[in-house]
Amino acid sequence: MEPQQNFPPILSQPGPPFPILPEASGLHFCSSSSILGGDEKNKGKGRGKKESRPRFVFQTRSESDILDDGYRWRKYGQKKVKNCSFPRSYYRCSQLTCNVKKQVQRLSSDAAIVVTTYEGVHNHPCEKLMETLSPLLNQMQFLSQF
DNA sequence: CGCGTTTGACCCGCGC
DNA sequence: GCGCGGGTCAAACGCG
Repeated sequence: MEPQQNFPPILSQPGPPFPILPEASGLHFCSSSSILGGDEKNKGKGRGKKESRPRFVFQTRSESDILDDGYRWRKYGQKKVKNCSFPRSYYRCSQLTCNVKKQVQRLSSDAAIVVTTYEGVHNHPCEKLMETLSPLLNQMQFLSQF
């Protein structure tokens, strides 16, 4: 049972910056319109986002569920899905201004594969990313002088 | 002392 | 109308 086996070449949405995966070998990008047929159409009452958010899935081969992509994530839930023998974790961006959600789940067939589903866009700079890239940018600028 | 994780309960939509 | 499944909240605890 493969929910999404169609891998588009690349995402062309100006949404969120793609997370930097330190040591992810093979990762695949999925379109944002496949899973979860009913988007946020009309929740009715309660907290619900009416704005459509881009959704994209990363499939990484990692031993750990926690992939540090430069942002700080706060776990807000963990549920066991019927189809999977592994629980699914729900994360949210720590930034209050940032309504990005992320859910991590492991494939039941391959425990080595971690599926990370991002939802929403970051509307705040990523400090850690800048921190990581700063020396690199510096070097690039320095080299570009020649 | 602040924040992130944990865990159970609650809620809501959908299928039967 | 009820049951199931999935998603989110919220209180407490633990750690840095």
